[in-house]
Amino acid sequence: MERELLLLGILRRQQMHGYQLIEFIDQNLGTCTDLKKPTAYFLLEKMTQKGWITFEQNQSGNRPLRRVYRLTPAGEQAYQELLRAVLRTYTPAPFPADIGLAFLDQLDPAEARELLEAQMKNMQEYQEVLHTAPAHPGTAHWMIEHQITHLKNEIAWLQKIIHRLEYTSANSAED
Amino acid sequence: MERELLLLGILRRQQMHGYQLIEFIDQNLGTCTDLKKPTAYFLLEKMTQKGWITFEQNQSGNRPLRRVYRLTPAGEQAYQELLRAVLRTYTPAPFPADIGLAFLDQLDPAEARELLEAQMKNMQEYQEVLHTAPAHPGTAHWMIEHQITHLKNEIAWLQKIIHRLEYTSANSAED
DNA sequence: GGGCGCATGTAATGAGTTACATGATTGA
DNA sequence: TCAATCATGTAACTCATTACATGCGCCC
Repeated sequence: MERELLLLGILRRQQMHGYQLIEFIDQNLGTCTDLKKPTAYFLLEKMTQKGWITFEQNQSGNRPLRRVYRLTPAGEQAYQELLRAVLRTYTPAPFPADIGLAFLDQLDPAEARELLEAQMKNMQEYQEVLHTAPAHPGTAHWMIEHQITHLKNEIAWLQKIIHRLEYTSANSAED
Repeated sequence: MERELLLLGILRRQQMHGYQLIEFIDQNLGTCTDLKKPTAYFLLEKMTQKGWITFEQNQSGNRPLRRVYRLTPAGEQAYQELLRAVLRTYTPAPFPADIGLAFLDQLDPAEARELLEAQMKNMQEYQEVLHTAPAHPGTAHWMIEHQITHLKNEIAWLQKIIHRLEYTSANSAED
């Protein structure tokens, strides 16, 4: 649903062909979404069938035909509705690593600590990627800012957990 | 992957039959995962085929047969590996609403604000659900604490955005 | 005796991914 | 001439969900 919104929102601002669209998302929003090539083409096809977008064939030089997509009135309406639906809704974020947390007490505290520090390193690497993301016009930049804020909070949380682990470890002889 | 870990981790502590397992997850971890009945049965079947778990038939009264599952040595090893893999890995969380954020400037600021406040209300309701979650033994409770912390941060973020929107709105005449 | 709870599933569907297919052009 | 890029897709697969199917026991 939000993927369709993304495509519609971009096409609404500027008509594009599929390849261009995918490249644009990859370069500009790659840190916030991961829309794979076949998924994008599939969604474009689906939205064409739903009558939300149309395309004109277009050729530059002797290159393969391009399908340049733009919104239909129905697509515009779908965009308006999807946008509101997405903004109204809160979707709890899944944290796969939390299931690991639940069983953390089954591990030797030293090893648990090593593992969590490895996870933290991954977070920090991702943090650097986020900070090198290109600037965006308008509120699009808020998306990246959200990611950055979130990641900072996650790192703080992990540090807290690691700290607790040390405390637990120090007391483990008494249990 | 983390769903398999969850099932293995629970069965490792105490052998159970499917229905019991599903009920347990629903009641105790319902706020952190949403493992549906058919998915659970499917995973139990799959892990049986992989040789990670076995079951014994068991009947209480004239009730339907129960399959009481427990880990095999291979399952124990899988558990150990999955646990470490999950703890080592950082998986960026997807935020569907962020795609809405990117197009927020396409809306009338007053409406944008209403929508975000609706989202906030959803968050606050979820927050209350989390606070009524039952206490958990060991580190399992950290999972819920993480959710609570995360949600608090998300609410703070949304408030910031709403505040910015007001500012933008006040200045919009100049743009 | 009628509905809810126990206990197990199957079937159909959908969303998304990976890997593969095609064929032309441009640059080293 | 050989690889990368442009531009489009298809096929097979995984994972999870919804809806449906079954049948007994227990309680009102």
